Amino acid sequence: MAKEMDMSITSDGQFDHLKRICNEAGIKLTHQRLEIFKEMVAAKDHPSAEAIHRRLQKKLPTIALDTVYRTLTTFDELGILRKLRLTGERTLFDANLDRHHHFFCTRCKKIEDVYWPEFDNSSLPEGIGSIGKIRARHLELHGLCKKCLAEGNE
Amino acid sequence: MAKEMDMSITSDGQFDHLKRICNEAGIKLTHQRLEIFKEMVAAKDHPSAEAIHRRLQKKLPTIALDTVYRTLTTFDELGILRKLRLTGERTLFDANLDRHHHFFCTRCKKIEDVYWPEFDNSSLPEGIGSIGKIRARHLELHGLCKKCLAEGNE
DNA sequence: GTTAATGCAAACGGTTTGCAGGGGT
DNA sequence: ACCCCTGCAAACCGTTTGCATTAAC
Repeated sequence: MAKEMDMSITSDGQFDHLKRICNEAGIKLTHQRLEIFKEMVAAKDHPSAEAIHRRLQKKLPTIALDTVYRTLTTFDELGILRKLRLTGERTLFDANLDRHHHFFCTRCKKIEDVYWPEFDNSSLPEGIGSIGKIRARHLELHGLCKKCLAEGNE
Repeated sequence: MAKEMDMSITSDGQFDHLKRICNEAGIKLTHQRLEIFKEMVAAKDHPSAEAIHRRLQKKLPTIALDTVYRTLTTFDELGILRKLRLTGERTLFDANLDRHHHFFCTRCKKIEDVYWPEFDNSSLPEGIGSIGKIRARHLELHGLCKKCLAEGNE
């Protein structure tokens, strides 16, 4: 019984976590917000708002796409995730807040996280001071992923 | 007279250049294409299609915005310029084909070119091979430009 | 009970497209 | 003369917004 209790608590961990965040921010913890939160935490990729909406169809068949947009934007403002307005196309969302960069497969459009702490900590070029003060750097690597390299000839 | 002839030839240099490009590509050299080309070569910033359209209003009051879009896309395909689908917002166009990166001022939205050959030629992190083959790298630096640093307090 | 969040639908802004007429070759 | 390119208008797609209803507090 103690064991089941533990499991219950564990599976409610995300609920408690989000509840705390919402309380601090003074916003309501709604069913939709919780499910979007869980979906984002579970996501191993970089989903668009539409993708999250699609994935929630089974659990929340009546959820509206604009609610997903609104919620993801709220989460971005709260610092729960990052709005990624990357190269072209739609806006993506990334629940991974660790410092990292992105690889884009030119063919299949897949996006992979790239960690490169040496680069993050390296100094910027000389002339940069004359431009301004850099607060963040984000690197985009473009090429062909392993899978596309194996499959295709282009 | 010889002098005027030289000047004439000189000022037609862009015309000749574009004419050659169009001939090779098998497309027509139209008035609109020439003016958009000249505007892009003259541009020291990273104009949007709308900006180019605006700048051409005096010279070509009847040019349509979609012609600018079509022409810039054509130029991008011909390699005359680069379509920059950068962080959020609209698509920008860059006639500077030298390898370079971009700095974004978070406040005034200004974009500056950043040259960093040492970085361009440096090797990528170890694990990158397991992801795929990198063909290009583009760095985005975000921060406050000199002007905004001086003006503001944020 | 009060207030904020949701769902719906319609607006929005940047970009693209279908079409007929006009200009370059 | 031929056909591509242009201008016009309307479609398009991702995203945002106004509003009445619903649910969280």
